[in-house]
Parts: sequence; C-alpha cells; structure tokens
Amino acid sequence: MDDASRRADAPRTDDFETGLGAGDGLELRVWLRLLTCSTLIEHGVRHGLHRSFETTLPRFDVLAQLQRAGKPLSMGELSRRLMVTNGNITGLVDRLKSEGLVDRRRSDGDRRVQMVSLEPAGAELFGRMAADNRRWVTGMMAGLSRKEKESLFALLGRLKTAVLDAGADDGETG
Amino acid sequence: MDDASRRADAPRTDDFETGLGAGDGLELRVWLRLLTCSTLIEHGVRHGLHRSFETTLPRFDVLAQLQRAGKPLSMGELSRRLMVTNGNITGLVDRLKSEGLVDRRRSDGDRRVQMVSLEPAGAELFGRMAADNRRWVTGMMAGLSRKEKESLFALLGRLKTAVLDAGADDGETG
DNA sequence: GATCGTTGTTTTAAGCATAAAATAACTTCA
DNA sequence: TGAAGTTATTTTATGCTTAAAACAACGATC
Repeated sequence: MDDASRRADAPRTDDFETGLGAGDGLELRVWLRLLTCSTLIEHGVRHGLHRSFETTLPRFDVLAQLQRAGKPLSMGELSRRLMVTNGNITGLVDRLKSEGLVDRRRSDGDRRVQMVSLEPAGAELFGRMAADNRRWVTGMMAGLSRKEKESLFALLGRLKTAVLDAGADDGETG
Repeated sequence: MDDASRRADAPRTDDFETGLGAGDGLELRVWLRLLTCSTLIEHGVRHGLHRSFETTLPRFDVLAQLQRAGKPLSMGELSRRLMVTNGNITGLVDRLKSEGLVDRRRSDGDRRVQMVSLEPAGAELFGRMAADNRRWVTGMMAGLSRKEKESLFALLGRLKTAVLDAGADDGETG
C-alpha cells in the first residue's frame, strides 16, 4: 500500500558509512569493517614487535618473505611480494643489511639485479619473532570458533580473487 | 601469481605462511589473507583518489569522519576514530586547513581542545570523492554474491569483537 | 589558592610509503 | 654495431606514521 511513497526519493540521513548517497552500501560496509579488523590486528602485531624486539612490521615482513621463499630474492621480487613500491625496498633492505640481518649482492647473470639473502642472524631473529607473532595473532582470534575462522578464510579467498579479477583490466580505463 | 590459493590441493609445504612451526596456523592464514585483501582494496582506492582528485586516503578519511559525524570533532576524537596517533592528526589537519577544506578553532569551554569542522568546499569535494569511492569499492567486490558479502560482513563483525575483547586486558601484561 | 595528577595537543626524530624521474644494464632488430 | 625499447633499481620530493617527550590547560585536594 505504501510502495508508492517509499520510492527512490527518501532522504536517507542515515547513510552512515560515507555520509553519501542512498541505497545499500553493503560493499562499503564490508570494506570499512575489513579495514577496521586489519588495522586492529596490525596494531597488535606492530606493538608486539616494537615492545619485544625493538623492530618494525615492514622489517619483519621482509624477513618473512625471504624465509618463506627459502632462497635469495631480487629487490623487484620483494617489492611485488610485499605489495610496496620499488623505492621503498631500497631503504628497507639498506637498514636490514646495516643490522646484519640480510645480505645484498649483484646477480652474476644480470648485473642490474640485486639479490637479497637471509643472514644467519636474520633467520635466527625471525624465528623468534615469528613464534611470538603466531601467539599474538592466535590470541586475537581466540574468540572465534574453528568453523568461523575457516569460513572467514574461504570468503577472504573469494574476495581476493574478486578484487584481482576486477583490477585485471581496470588500469586501462583512464 | 603468488599465492597458495591458486590450487586448492597443492602439496602442502606446510609452514608456508610464516616459515615457522608445524601445526595448523589457521589464524595466521586468515590474517595474511585479510591483510592481502585490505591492501589490494586500499591500493585501488588510493590510486583512484590520486588519479581523480590529486589527494590521498588519509585526507579523505578525515573528511569522511567529519561528514559522518555531522558536527565538529576535536583532534583527539579524530585520532580515535581514525585509529592513528595524535601527532598524526596535527599535520593532516594542517594540510586540509591550508587547502580550505576544514577549519580549526579552539573550543570555548576547554582551551586545550581544538575543534575541527568541515568547510563548504570540503563537504562539496568529499561528496564527489565519496561517490567515486563507492563505485570503486562496489566494482572491486562485483565478483561476490550478495550472500557472500553478507556472510563476510557478519564474520568480520565477529572478528572485530574478538580482537577488541582480546585486547581489552592485554596492555597490562607488559 | 598552590600543588599534584590528568588530559588534550604539538613537537621531535626516525622510519615507512608513494609517484615520478633518473640511471644503468639488458634485448631486439635492422 | 648501434639505436630504440625494455626492465631493474635508485633517487628525489613529498607526505604519512609512529613513539616518546614536551607543553599547556584542566580538576581535584589539602
């Protein structure tokens, strides 16, 4: 009976998430909540690394990628895996090298390429950091059941695929 | 081109995600995937803001909070809502004010407090940015069904609660 | 009504991050 | 062979971010 009156023109003041527009905004709500969760966990990890190891998350991430790869990686490969720009890696590896945690040397085959490898001290430190990191993250998710974590993992996989697919031919549109 | 998610049943090198320890690591896998999704979407938004508006995500976020609040906010309130440190807000608001997008004035009641308010130019610009932002985010999630998005939203709500609860009495331990 | 602890903001020093331009080594192809 | 194009990395300029210290105003207590 009132379908006519609630057509398209209700002035939704209640568009909370962005302050803009009517409609649903489910995607924006998902995005905001995703960002909140990510930020909260990141703060936990960052704080732990700072308190317990006097180090930072980006440094930890570089060591993690090297450990995970199990072999030296080029600067470009690191920047792709960490999803940061090239120039960023330069300074990051500089600092890690000056702390004796990684080594960097020119590739034999291609003299443009710098190969970064994990030094023993870096591997040892990373081992300790990773153990604590696991505890912190596990603790933060302790309130979720195993089923919930599995569902979340699966849905995030779907989201990842969706975003990558959407971005595939998106850069051209400019 | 990077992740284990490519093939669901790939041979498990097992401690892939951190290089550490055997066992399950479901929480770490959730965290890594969450971070990947968050970073991917953030890159999309940041890139759009840069290309279309010559501005940055943190600036957009400040305007969004002011618009969403519908009233002036103090520096401290902004820093809490954006989950960044106090000192950060100072510079951010400085720049926005110098662009004429916000105003900042001392509170009458408490002379320590700075109240930040949205200028007309800021509200207008934000409106345009928010409309595009909505399109970008919606586009990135186009590959997900409505049901998937709803489930994801609900699970992220659970995660948010879990992390907040875990952190509630965690700061004391150090 | 001076001192003490608290709260709100800014400053400082260092590091992280980006985009864009510059440099350098490689590859192609005529 | 050598000019043109491509790829890997660094440099440059600017802005974001943090933790910790400094500063300034408030509120309470004695």
